[in-house]
Amino acid sequence: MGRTPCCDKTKVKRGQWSPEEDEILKNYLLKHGTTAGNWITLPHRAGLKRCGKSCRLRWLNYLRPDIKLGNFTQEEDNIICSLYTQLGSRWSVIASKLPGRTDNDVKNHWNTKLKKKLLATNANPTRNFDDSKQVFHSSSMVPKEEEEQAAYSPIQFPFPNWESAGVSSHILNNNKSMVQHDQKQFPLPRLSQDYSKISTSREESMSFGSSSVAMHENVDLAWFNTFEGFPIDDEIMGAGLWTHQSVLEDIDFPVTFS
DNA sequence: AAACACTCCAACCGCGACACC
DNA sequence: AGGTGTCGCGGTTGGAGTGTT
Repeated sequence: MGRTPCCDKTKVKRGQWSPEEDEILKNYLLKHGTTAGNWITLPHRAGLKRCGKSCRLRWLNYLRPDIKLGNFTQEEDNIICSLYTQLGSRWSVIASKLPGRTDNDVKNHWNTKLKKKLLATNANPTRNFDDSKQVFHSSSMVPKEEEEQAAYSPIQFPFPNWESAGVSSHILNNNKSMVQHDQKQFPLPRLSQDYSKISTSREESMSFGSSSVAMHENVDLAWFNTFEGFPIDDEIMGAGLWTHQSVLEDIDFPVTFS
């Protein structure tokens, strides 16, 4: 006894949607909306030989008017990496922070592009410091040959020097649980590595003068303050406590040394 | 030019959550 | 409380397109 299928697979069309089918579905939904009836009966009502789930997916991922097509921007990449660090593969939540992007879109982009970038970076963590400009980048383009050599390289937690940087233990513990959860699926994403690098480079950075040290501390505290006082799930799932801007304030390098 | 390898993304699938009866 | 129907999610796959040999 398996699960009852949502429709008779032998009587519905599958595979790529034709422009005609797109037109029928789009016209129907623009006229009647998505709330008049349910998705299961929609194909019949609209005159389509498709599974209701297929119609829903086609509408949500491709046809609805507010969809954003085209390449992901650097800003969007940063947000995805940051949220993946904290949430793991909760694509719908991540996508909700990117107007016009769908969970499928974000998931595909992660699997085909960002994951490889992060793997490459983890294999070579010093890659992202641009010595000529003394700038940290929040993500990097990695030459193909380096991507190919990339290997799994989990990061130790807690990062050295976090506690000495004045980070309270309960915040460290919160982050630890997030990182551990995440590493079941994937080695620690790059962004946290950047933060660890900033923290661990404290002594080294002294040579740049006191203002650079102050900047480092500000970056650390801005990052941890984001989490202090409320669990990440409440924060992300709650009533818009994270805005586009607040995410960027946390993650939007470059940080320039004085 | 052909064969093969690889990348990317649209679409499918199964499952858990939820609403309703 | 339990059964049923539907929705929404995340993992996976098929195949078109592109690159390489």
